[in-house]
Amino acid sequence: MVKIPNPANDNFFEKVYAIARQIPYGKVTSYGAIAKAIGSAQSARMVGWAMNGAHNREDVPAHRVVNRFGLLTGKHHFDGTNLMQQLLENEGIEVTDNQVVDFEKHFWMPEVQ
DNA sequence: AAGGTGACCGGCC
DNA sequence: TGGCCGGCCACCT
Repeated sequence: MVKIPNPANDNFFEKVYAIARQIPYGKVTSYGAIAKAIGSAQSARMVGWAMNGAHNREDVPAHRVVNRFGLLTGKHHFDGTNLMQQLLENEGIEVTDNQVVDFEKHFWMPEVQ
């Protein structure tokens, strides 16, 4: 079932999107980092859920958000099996075995809103 | 209305 | 980062 959140009414989602849109080209961040930025450090799961809705929005680069180990845990939610990896590699990020190479090097820490 | 689920994280072994 | 567990909270049935 595809859930289509109402952008106007979902403040939580908007916050997540606001952060996600700021991720620079060629950089990645983690769900936990975003959760921290929106003031819910322990609710990283919600960020993941928000990313689900973010799929509808072209502005939100969900492929630049991975888990804390740099693993592409959300790749299964993209159309193709390896679309997420393709997008990242297209931005100059090496991906091997569903994992971002030199994750710390490409990591981008979002600023608290 | 209550319980299950999840694109996670931190702590522990 | 292997495995397990408790916590977190919006969303779905």
